[in-house]
Amino acid sequence: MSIRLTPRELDIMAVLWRLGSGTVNEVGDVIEDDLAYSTVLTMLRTLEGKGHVRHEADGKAFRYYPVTQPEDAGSGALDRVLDKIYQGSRELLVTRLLADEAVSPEELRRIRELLDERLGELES
Amino acid sequence: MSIRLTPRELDIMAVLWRLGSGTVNEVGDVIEDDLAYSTVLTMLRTLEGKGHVRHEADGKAFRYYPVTQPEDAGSGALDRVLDKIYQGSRELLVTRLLADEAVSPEELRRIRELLDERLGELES
DNA sequence: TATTAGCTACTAAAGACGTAATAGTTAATA
DNA sequence: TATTAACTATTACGTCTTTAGTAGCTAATA
Repeated sequence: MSIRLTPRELDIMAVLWRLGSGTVNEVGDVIEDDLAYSTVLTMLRTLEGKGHVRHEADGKAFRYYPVTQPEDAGSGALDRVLDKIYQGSRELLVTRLLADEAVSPEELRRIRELLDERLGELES
Repeated sequence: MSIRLTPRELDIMAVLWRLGSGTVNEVGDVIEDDLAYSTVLTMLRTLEGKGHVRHEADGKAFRYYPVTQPEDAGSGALDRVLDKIYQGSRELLVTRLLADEAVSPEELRRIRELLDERLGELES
């Protein structure tokens, strides 16, 4: 079974992945919604219980570190989207992903290079 | 706010998207887990309450049709994955998506063509 | 030493989710 | 007409998710 994070858990993990680590207050500050300190703490403790984060003392406070990495959570989430919504079609998914106006030509080129590399490997 | 479906709701919508429509029994048959008839019915009614499906009579039974389409649910789900897990990097997401061994060269080529088209549009 | 600031631990609780039993309805059929 | 089969409607309920109040601890400080 692949790792499944609840929406709120994902919010918190995203902060930790971005910052590398965080205290309860640091995480709370970054999260968009105004959550009580104790709420964030509870979430982090829940995540710790599930083995997704760990903590160590940092002065008076605890500093939390991600244990589960984006890839771990990502492949599951992505597979699910791919499967259920795009019916397994990576093309369709990529199409939608790049349909967004905001994608820059540079980004598109870099992605194309990525593909070329991958194709080169396969042909050699 | 973008559309958010729970995992189970997504399972059911996926069936409806695939089949085009379905009765309670048809949906239940396709879903992997063995769910009681009444469970599937409840889910469909919930989805109807949220406006994601509608139904019409089909003989004795009701036939359910998707109202919410894959794109509607997809962009939200994909954006969320992109945002939270891949920190907004489409490259990173595509890399992971194509890292899978199972991706065929044909599929890769088709995706590259897609990119070329897109780039062509931008440059003209 | 008494107080305060800044934390963590504990406890509670509302609401969403998922599952299903059972009651009710309708149309075919024996 | 009485019975049965195939559905839908109603209702319940355990678990998970989220949120947060409050108690307790510790170190600085007035």
